[in-house]
Amino acid sequence: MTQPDRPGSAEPHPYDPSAVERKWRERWAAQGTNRTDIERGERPFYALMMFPYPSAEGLHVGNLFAFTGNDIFARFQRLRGHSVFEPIGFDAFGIHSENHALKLGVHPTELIPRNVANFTRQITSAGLMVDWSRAVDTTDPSYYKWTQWVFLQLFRRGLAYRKKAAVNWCPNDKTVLANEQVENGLCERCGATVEQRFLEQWFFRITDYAGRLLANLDTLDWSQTTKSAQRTWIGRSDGAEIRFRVLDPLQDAGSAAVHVTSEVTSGASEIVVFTTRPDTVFGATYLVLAPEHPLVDDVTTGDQEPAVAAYRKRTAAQDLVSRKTTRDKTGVFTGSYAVNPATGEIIPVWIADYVLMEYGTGAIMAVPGHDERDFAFAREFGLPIERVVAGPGDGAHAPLAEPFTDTANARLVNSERFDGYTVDDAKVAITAWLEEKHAARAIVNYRLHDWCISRQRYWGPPIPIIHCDSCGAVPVPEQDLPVLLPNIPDFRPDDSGVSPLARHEEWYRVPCPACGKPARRETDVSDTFLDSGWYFLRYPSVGRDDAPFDAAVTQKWLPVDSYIGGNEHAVLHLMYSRFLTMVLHDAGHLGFEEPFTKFRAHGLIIRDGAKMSKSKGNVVVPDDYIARWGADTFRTYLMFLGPFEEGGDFRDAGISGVRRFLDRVWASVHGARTDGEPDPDVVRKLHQTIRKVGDDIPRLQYNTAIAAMMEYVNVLRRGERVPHRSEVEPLVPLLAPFAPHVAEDLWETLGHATGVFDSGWPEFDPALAAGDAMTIAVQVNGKTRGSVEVARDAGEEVVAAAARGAPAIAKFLPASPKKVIYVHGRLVNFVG
RNA sequence: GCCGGGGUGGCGAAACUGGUUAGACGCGAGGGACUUAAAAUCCCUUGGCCGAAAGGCCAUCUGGGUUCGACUCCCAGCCCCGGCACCA
Repeated sequence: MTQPDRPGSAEPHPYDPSAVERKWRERWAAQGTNRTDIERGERPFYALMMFPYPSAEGLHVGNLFAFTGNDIFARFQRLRGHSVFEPIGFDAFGIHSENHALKLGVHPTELIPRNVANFTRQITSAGLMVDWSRAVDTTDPSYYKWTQWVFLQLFRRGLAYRKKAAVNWCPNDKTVLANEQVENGLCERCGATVEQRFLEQWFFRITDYAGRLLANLDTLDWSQTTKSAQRTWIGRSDGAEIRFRVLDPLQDAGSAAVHVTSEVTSGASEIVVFTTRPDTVFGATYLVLAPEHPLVDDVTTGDQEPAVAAYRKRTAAQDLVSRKTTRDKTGVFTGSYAVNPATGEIIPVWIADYVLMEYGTGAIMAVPGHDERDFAFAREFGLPIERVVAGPGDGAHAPLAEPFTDTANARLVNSERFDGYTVDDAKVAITAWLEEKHAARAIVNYRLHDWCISRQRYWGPPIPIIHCDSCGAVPVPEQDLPVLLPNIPDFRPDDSGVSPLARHEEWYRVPCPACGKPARRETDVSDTFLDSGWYFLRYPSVGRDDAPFDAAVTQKWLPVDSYIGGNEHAVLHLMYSRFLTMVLHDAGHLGFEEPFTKFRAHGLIIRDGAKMSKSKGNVVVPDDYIARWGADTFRTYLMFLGPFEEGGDFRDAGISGVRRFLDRVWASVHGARTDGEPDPDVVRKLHQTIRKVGDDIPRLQYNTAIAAMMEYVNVLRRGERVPHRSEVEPLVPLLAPFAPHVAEDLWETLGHATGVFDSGWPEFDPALAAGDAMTIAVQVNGKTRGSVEVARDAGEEVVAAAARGAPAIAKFLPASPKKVIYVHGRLVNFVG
């Protein structure tokens, strides 16, 4: 335990981080320093960081880097007089935890608390200003009760529905994966090749919100990279739906050059396609349906049936991802023809796997002249390729050796009355023209898909639905929540595609809440992203058992003022959180529809140029560093590595410099003198430093803030100088966000009774920072040749005269400069 | 391929809206002081080339351009990192 010695005492003891940090950890805990007064706190500021998944390996530097970045901003806001709320929790449900439990052969209910305890210890030792009284654990029934409640809100509003869908099935994890969890055909977490399966799944209708999710982005103060990732993911496309009449061979027989030899099986009368290029409709020479398209049976003629059936079977067996990555074109003619509504020409209808059922209408008009994919397909199958758009140099019949996809300076050709139109004009005009003929309508499509929340696994909140033969899917009444996850020993998933819960009749057999007849519980659990999609709403209201979040408290603390996290969650967690917030807003539960006013993505900490991973064996565990150097040094070092939003390469070299800096701050405070007056030059530097640090922290430019403090300490101690107490005192709160323990201790040493974080941010005096002289660079012909010192209020003439008079400059000066450029306070340039 | 971000000393990096001899701050390296010695600490030097020095020249991925002045702006290209990608 350190004994504060008075400033100026002859033999200051050296800085001992472990003693200082232990002392303040204990004192903060005992005094509740980090607890937030949720009800009465003034100027509330909610500083959120992405909560971790409590892995068995413990917290790694990547986590700590992010947390520290948030903690610094949070502590800074507190110093500026805000009541700051910096909560933490554990995202402990999900495949991650479950797989790990399976591997160790330990039940997750045993494993998770162990990991949480370890994380808690690590976070505490890192000195984060976390309010532990409001920690959240997604696996706690008092939390997932409300996760289930959120599901019910969506269900009520018709935003949760069940459908049988082709899904990505991971044969290794034995579960369904969201599209986002598949990377290049492989399972994002285990690397197994993903297969296609058809299962009944619960979906959230996030696509209903696509337009709002996109439009609101413009109003958010978020990292550009994150916003642009979301824009791409939502993928808005403006275009048109165009209807193509399908020829009825009986009616149209003999009417055209169609040789219909077979009977049609049914009366599919039209095919609707989606296109972003309605301007090219005159060049549509065939149609393609997705193999899964519901009209395929209707349009397939008898003689084509075997080929179509074989092709569809083949497609169905293929995994969803290799289908999307293979560029080779395959397909089969259905035997039917349709009429191009623009040209009146009769064109064939094909099926091909390059058309996807889940996008647009699952059908396209193929314009091989102006689309890469259609061109490749037409080449493969000998279908006609026509030019309807020409570049400035091309004639209307210039042959197409490759698709012409430029639209910038292009004009329409071979498109009757639309010839000569620009692409943009033609899009509008042709859509309007077809619209009149009831053959088209302008429409917006989104790439975003509905969110599949079903997981056929054990370790998640059961979806609160009861299936009844008479009543259908009945929501569990709110007063019956939570639907507890039963503690079953055989939680291992199997290949059946149903959840382990489905093996427990005693659990799933329940009476229907509506009619009382025997019914069965839904046995799927929900996606982890549902747990994390609303946790920020819960934090301020932790402890409330009668509501997910308290109205007044939520009103006061939300939306989140500052959210810091990794960009790997740019399109999943952040999109889902926004969506759920919008839904809860629409349902009248929230007064805002965007949860995070400001979001900043932190950079990645890499090691030896590579992302840290267990397989590479380059993971850095913070514990050893904290033990060796102290948490304050380690925190400050992590932030000194590089710009927070860019991350950096972790290496041991360099940490000693930060430690030396803290040693020198320690020595400066403990050795400060109180006699005499502070040095005005030092005081000027001090105020420049206060400004710099105060400007840099809100911009998360922590590395330069630290550099500024180091510079100041160099000035303080230059030439074995002994600093004055008043020069050193304001440095302590500046340092406090970065190195909170040592700052507290030094503050106490300086004789303060209250903690440093309740003492306010030092005041910055612009007059003191400026001083009364200024240095002006002197250039001749744009080349800097020296500088002159002049009074701060000197005008151009005075500066120019001083510059001319400076001996070092005279020899470069032309006899009579043609021009003199003066930039106030910066430079004077003589141009000869 | 498309959309972001980025290329500056031996290394991590600075440089406000084009303006103080580019490289702050830190690491590393070299030299010195203290010490019997080492560690720690403190002081000095440290982009490259030429030069005894004074000083000069060259340097922010490459090549052009705008400007009195460019790491910063414009055009063309190369490389690295991240996201998206048969989405019609």
